Amino acid sequence: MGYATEHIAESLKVARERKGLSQRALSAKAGVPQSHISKIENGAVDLRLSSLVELARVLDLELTLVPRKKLPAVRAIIRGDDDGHLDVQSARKATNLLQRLDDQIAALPSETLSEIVVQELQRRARELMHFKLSADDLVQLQEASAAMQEFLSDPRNLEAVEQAQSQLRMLRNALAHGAGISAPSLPRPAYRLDGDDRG
Amino acid sequence: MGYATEHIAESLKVARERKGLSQRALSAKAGVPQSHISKIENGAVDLRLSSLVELARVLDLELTLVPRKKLPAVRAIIRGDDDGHLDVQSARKATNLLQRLDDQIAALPSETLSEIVVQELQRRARELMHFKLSADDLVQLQEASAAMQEFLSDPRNLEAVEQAQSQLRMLRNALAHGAGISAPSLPRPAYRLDGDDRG
DNA sequence: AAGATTGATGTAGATTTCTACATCAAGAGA
DNA sequence: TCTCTTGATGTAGAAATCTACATCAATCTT
Repeated sequence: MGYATEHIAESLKVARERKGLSQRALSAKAGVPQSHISKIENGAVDLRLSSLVELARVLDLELTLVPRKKLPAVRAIIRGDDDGHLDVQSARKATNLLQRLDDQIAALPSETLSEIVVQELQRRARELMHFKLSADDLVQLQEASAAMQEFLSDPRNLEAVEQAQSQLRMLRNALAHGAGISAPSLPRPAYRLDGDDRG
Repeated sequence: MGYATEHIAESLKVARERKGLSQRALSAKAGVPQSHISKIENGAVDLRLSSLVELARVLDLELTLVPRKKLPAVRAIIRGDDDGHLDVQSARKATNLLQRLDDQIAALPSETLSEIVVQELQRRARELMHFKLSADDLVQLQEASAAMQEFLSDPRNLEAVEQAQSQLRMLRNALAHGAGISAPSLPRPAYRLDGDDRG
């Protein structure tokens, strides 16, 4: 149900499919009933940590708690295949930018802005930490941050917030839809790890 | 019980202490009973994913599944073996933050707050100026400053002051006790920005 | 010395996972 | 068509989390 737990469940499913295992095959290896695996992958259950770790172990995955600040860099490594250090630079920039954005959002005056809007902004900013960002994406982030700063120095300027909001939303959509629309320099990894052909 | 789950529990505990939160403070933020947090940190329970994610969220941590092959690289990032220049920035930020905190304390309304509390806050804030702060410590300062600002805009919100107070106190204790909790291998950067160690 | 705070531990009860087992619709392949 | 595999769904019951509440020893603060 949770937004964060969905991500975990999806990762498990992707990892399983990537290893060419059926739910029953994984069931045999992990000692977890197939029916339960199905429910887990569909987010129908709030599984226990031991179950999650056991499944992850079989799938050669390690469960780790990573500081939000360093999430973009970590994801760059996880998603990165051979490019590696080249993209780490932009990933570091993105880290700083997203962190600053998060700070700016946290500093938004609650008197002139509804709580819902703030939460929505925060959610979007943190959601973007999950993506691997290209240099082109960085520009948009910078613009969004600049707009946010503009509003912070002049709380009457509601247009600035809306612009930042729109920018974050469209960036997210672009990233969520096609893996690399704005990253022509990094065409495609040698292999795929996205198995999102179904809901 | 499991070996992998112990690591998670320990990470939660470290992160909580690093943020200067007591189990009860974390309990209030995450909506999880203090007794349960204690059991979780001691590995006495096999907690559910939702509980783990909820606690992690409050602690600015993100639960991620990382391929075992890339675990060393990820851990290197988490440990912060790569940042370096970031610490100069954070040091400057810390200076500004502490100054602002001092200003905020000076601006506290003396009608709704006892003089003793104000002095105590001021003492703590200035005491922190003697320490060399890491980037992670900055977050706490920001939160304390935010809480303080919250109280300034709404003097009825006494909880905000108490939170800031607790945050400053525990941050001081953490700094005075062990120099580096989460980064024992790299306690301090190789360079310092200003050599006035004496004070 | 007195008081406040922290973390650990326990009890009782509601809620939920988790297992074992069965079944079903959709799809692939012979 | 027949068969096999895949993933989704259901039931009944054992086991565990999780909450609310209380209490306790140790430590810090005044």
